[in-house]
Amino acid sequence: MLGQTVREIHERLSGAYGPQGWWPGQTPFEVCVGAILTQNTAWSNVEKAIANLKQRGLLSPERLAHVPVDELALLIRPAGYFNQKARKLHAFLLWLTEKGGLGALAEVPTEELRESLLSVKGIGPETADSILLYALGRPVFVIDAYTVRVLRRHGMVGDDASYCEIQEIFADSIGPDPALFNEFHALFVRLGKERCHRRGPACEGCPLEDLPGYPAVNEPG
DNA sequence: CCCCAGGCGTCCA
DNA sequence: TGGACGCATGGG
Repeated sequence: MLGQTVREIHERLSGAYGPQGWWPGQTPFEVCVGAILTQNTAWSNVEKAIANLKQRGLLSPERLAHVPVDELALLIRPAGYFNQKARKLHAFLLWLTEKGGLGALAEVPTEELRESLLSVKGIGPETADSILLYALGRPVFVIDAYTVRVLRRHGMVGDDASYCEIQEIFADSIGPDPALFNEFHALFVRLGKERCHRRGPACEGCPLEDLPGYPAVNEPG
C-alpha cells in the first residue's frame, strides 16, 4: 500500500518533469568529488569549485591527492565549509588509493563497500549512497532532505523516521534498480527545488497536488 | 536584512 | 539514540 503510493509518486514526477539526466558530472571521480562538495550546499556553488579544479587539470585522484589541504581549501572555497571539505576530500582520496582506485571497487560487494565508505571521515549515509549509485551504478536509493520533506509532507513517514527506515521503503516498493533509483531521486530533488515544497502555502500545479495527504500549508522545517 | 542550500562530526544528556 | 551546534559561500 505504501509501495503503491511510492510508485504513484514516481509516475507523476516522471510524467511532469521527464528524464533528469543525473548525476551532473562527467566522470565517476567527478561524481565523487561533487557528492562531497554538495553537502548542505547549493549545486551552483559546487560547480564553481569543480570548475576551479578542472581548470587546473586537478580533477583526477592522482593529481588531487598531491594538492596540499590548505591549497585545496582555497580552490574549493566557493563550495562553502571549504576547510572541512578539503579534509574530507583528502580522507576520501587516501581511502581510494588504499582500495586501489575506482576500478578496483567494482569487485567489492555493495554492502561491504558502503560500510567501507562510511568509515571515511566526512562521508555519511547520503554521500556514501550518492557515490554508490551515481558513480558506481549500485542499486542504492539516496535519501536527502528533499526526499524526507516530501515523504513527511504526505504523511508517509513520521518525524522520527531514520535514514535507513526511509531507504527501506524504496527498496521494498520499487526493488533494486539502479536506473530507476537514479531517476527517482533526481526527480525528488527537482520537485524539492519547486516553491511548493518549501515553507509556505502550497502552490498550484504541483505534480503531487491531488495525492492523499497534500496539505494546504507546509510544516515548518 | 532575512532564509536557504542535494550533510556531517562532535558534544552532551 | 537523538538533539543542538559549528562549519561558510552565494543566490533569492
